[in-house]
Amino acid sequence: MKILEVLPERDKQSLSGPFTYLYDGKAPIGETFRVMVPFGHQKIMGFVLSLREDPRPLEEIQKDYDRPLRFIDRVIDVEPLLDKEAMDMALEVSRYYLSPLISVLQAMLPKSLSPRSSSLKGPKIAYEKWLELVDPSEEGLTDKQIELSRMLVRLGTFPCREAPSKTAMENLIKIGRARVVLREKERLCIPTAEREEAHEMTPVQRNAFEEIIASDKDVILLEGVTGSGKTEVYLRLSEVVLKEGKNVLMLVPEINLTPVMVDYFSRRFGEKIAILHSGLTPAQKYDEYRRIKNGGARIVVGARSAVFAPLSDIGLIVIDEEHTESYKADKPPFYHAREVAIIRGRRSACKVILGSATPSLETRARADRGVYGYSYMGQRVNEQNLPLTKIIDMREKSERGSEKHIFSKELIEKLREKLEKKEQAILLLNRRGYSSYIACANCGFVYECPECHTPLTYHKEDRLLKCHRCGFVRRVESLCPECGQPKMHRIGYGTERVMKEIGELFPQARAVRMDSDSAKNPKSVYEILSSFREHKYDIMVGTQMIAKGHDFPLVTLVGDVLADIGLNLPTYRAAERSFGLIAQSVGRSGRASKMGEAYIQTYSPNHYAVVYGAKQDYQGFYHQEMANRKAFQYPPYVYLILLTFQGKNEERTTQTAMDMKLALDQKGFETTTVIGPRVPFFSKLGDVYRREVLIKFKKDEGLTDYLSKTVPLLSGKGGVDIQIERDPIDC
DNA sequence: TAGACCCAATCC
DNA sequence: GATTGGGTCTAC
Repeated sequence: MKILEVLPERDKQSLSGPFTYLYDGKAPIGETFRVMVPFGHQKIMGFVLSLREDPRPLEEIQKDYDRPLRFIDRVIDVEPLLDKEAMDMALEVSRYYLSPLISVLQAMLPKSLSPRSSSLKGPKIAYEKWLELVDPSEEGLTDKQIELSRMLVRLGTFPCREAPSKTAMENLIKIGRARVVLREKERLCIPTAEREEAHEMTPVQRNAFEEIIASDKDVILLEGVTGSGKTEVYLRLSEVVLKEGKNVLMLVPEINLTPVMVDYFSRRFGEKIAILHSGLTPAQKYDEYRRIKNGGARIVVGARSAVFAPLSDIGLIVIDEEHTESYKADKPPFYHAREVAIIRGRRSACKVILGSATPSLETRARADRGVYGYSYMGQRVNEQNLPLTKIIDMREKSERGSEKHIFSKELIEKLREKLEKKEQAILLLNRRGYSSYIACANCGFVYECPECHTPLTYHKEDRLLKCHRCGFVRRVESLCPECGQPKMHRIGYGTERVMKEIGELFPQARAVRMDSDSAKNPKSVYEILSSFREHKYDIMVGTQMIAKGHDFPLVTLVGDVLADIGLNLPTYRAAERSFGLIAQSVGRSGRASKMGEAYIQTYSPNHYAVVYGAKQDYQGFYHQEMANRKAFQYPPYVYLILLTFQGKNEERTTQTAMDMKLALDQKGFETTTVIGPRVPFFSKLGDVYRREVLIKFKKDEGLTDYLSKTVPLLSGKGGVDIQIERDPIDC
């Protein structure tokens, strides 16, 4: 009889511990196999954590347990899903993030292999028929058959569908000169570029490269101003690692940036790269996952989830634009790819390079303290000057140009000038839709999302109100649903509105909008960006999507339409986000020979995030923001753990949160402060009330141990669920 | 008083 | 997360 310790597929703190099952079947089984198990009144998927053989009769075994053990229903896998290395990493990630191990495993594995019931419906391996040579003799063959036979001699094997003649092929098979074999078919087509020799590194690049090679630190921050050519350094480091026979994991912040990076690596190393990100279909992801696992790729490029790629012998991990918030998962286990990369780097004893022009404060502070190595690239490759920037105080009536107060006189004038000179402009506004919300001027009614209880954004394109959080959609009525008056007004504005204003001010200009509404998939993003680059448009209006990484040689003007958006959001990172967005967008201007200009419109012209952002002065911003973080005790001065309590009963939800806070206070951890219970930004989702407790700590004096023991016991009691998020970024 | 509806406990 | 069973509410 085998005794199995099984993790149930449910991602709940209260179900995070293993459940014990019995198995005495014939099918082979082992650690990291998936099994179907009876669970209460259901059949669910389970993951075998460990197992042991017990020779005693069932009745004897049963005596060791205080409830009757049940038999598993069936074994799903025929081989282990994970090797020891991967499993150990999953365990470490789960421990660090105080998150159920099952949720880490679910994040690591592609749909078809994931420990969840829905994986049974995931894609299977696709096969394709290939023709293989058995006997090269040409005796008695027709000319067509000889052609085919020689083709096989030359190529060894090729897909049957590529055979020039179907009948010749069938006959060759019939007489035993060739045969058909099934081969796995890959459903992702990755273009391999022509190999190109590397050009000389600039002195700045060479210096960074050498510093990193010589460094004795495992994690190194590579800080380089925009356009300093960090990618070349990544490539050179990869070259060294690949020559040593090791493999490279390259992470990029968004899916849209993978093709460019794949292209760089492919050209430099002339070999097939593997890609992993959430934009692939489940089938493509599955194929790539298996190819990497089988050693079919030495370089993996991907977004957040690629940090779990089943790549062995890793010699280098690069996180490009390490400050980017999309590296942080917004659902359990809430992992940050950068931190997982560091964990993984330590386990693989390889260097981890964190690249950025504007490092996250956490990273930069660690570099300052010598925890991480540090290398700085302060000069752009082609030695261009930084753009001329101007902050426009929109509080001044005299500055406002159009009646609607969206554009200042100066920005309108500049746009006109650029249009005349046939140069391009980018207008950034980090808000989608037409107006921020719709309110009744008579009674103050505002359309809200019934699910999230936040104002709905009006989209004129489809004349609908949309919730930007959950996607809820509804129609607009001309009369107020509350008081019946025809006084509904649109308040605030978004990218759609900017497009409309541009159309009115410059009817002759060709403008294009780029946000997640107008560019729904990576392909349309690419199309818009490349047609803009080819000057098929004069002006591009967009959200933060356009501020990142892209190079547009003809752009000489960037207008930040309203830099205040995001500045007052209720998160300790508001300033860092705003600074980054402003600095990045400014950096889009004047990338080629022409001098760039940037205009930043704001109602907070003296805010340090705006002032330093406009100057792209990271140093200045860093020092000021560090002072603030210290004063208000936020990272990197403390670590954060956010506990979210959710329940249908408001009182009990608050009570559970309060109990938790008191229990934590009672423990008397010296460097730990517990804030709350407080009402989160999304105070109620659907019919679920939410409360949160924020824990700040400098040293882990048993806090995480305590939480990982207590929360699973407490969670679910009284209908209140507890969620743990380590290193939250939205609070 | 049956059935609808809600809620919290349980899952090995 | 899904199911269940016990509690209460409700309509006849």
